[in-house]
Amino acid sequence: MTSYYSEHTKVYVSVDGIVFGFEAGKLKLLIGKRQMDPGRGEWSLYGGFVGPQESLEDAAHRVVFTLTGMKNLYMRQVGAYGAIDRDPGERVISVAYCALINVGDYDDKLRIEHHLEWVNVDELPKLYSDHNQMIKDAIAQLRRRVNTQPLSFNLLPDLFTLTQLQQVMEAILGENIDKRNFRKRIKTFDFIEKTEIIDHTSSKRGAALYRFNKKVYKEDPTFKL
Amino acid sequence: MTSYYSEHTKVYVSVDGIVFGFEAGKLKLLIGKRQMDPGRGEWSLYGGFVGPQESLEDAAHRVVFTLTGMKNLYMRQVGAYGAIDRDPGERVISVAYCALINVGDYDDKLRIEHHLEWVNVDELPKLYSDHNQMIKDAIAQLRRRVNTQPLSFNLLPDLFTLTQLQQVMEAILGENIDKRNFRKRIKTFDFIEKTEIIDHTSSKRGAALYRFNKKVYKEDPTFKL
DNA sequence: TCAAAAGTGTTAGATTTACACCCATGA
DNA sequence: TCATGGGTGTAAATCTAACACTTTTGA
Repeated sequence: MTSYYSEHTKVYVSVDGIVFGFEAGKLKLLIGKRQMDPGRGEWSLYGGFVGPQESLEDAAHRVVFTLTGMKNLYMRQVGAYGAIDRDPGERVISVAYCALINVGDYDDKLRIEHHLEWVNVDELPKLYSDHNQMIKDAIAQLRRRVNTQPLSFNLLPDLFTLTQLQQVMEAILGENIDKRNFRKRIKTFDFIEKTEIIDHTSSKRGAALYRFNKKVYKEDPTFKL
Repeated sequence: MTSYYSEHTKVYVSVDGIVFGFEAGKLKLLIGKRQMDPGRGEWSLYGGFVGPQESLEDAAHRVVFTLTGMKNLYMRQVGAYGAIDRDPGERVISVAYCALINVGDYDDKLRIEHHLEWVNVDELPKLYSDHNQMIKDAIAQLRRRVNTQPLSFNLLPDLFTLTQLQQVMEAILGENIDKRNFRKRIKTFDFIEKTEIIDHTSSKRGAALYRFNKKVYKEDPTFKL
């Protein structure tokens, strides 16, 4: 075994999963009470240490898969957090990843099993370590991207109404959007396709269901608010 | 000493410094030939391992200070890079930081001492490890931010002409900007102040020098292209 | 006197914003 | 029949983009 860097020190590296979902018109995220020391009982993101044969991305996917049972999710790195004493146990550098899931696909058994709760993003408690900062950064990142990248669809079922899509964007941006202007803009995007299917669950009259066409989007990724 | 996490593995964590400068109308960055194994002789960013008593930010500042002798620079985290075999020596996770400096303040002795060169960002050679990717990500980040944050001033002297400012933005964006539209927009920003001083080095006629007023900016950070 | 960079306004087109009512349906 | 959410268009204001000539001065 080579040892080019043996005069240097190694540190623990972990990943933390920031899992967002959309439910009842609100942006929520999965947090739980820590089941281990240090910090047992504190609200916390779910995380895990990066193994020796695991890339950061692999570790993040593993952590989020453990939490959600889901793969091929939208996932993005939020950033690396490296204050010396950020973890009360030992020196740990952590890399936060944000994932977006459709709550409808989520198996609630996993939530119970890992003692997790869906908490509204603007009603978060004080969290373990610097997790509040990570979440703040993740939300800021979502806000910057929501109008230039097709994020929102990851928080919705394959078929969704325009009202749902609008609510997702409003929840991310934290502000209201004018309905007529919103729908006018959506019509200019070829990759948001109206289907013949009518949803009757959300209103008496029924609302047309739309779908995000990934192929069309890849051919012409024009997406500007 | 506590050992909460002793069943887990530690890894080497390094920081890499992406130091941008602006010279002769071009965006450049400081790279050098590696002076150590593995990868000796390859073009590379300058980096350093994160010490046990050092935050990521501290390590990044140390590395950039070693390179430039400068403190209080504009510095931002670009991201964490964690592929298993990204470093040919051993497993190293690296966090890239981008710094912007005014080349006029740079002491060239440090450049020589560390065997560094200023290289035009669109004439970069193949670099060690994943450093090309880091740079690509850093430039993308600059492009996203240059119209919404006061980045450009960090690449210029305290007093600068509007032509210089325009050239910096053009170099970052990689596209030309219309001079009249540019100057019209600049006039709408209170935090870019015209001085009475005329610079005669860049033209026979002389050009008015401007300065970035940080205080005014903090009071009203409105900056939209 | 001429080369080289500084400086300056207008207009057409595109985009954004504000705004209010009718529709279809199940309860 | 009425309460609920779905769906639609227009006009004013703002912003963006295109465009060319005059000024100053050192060489």
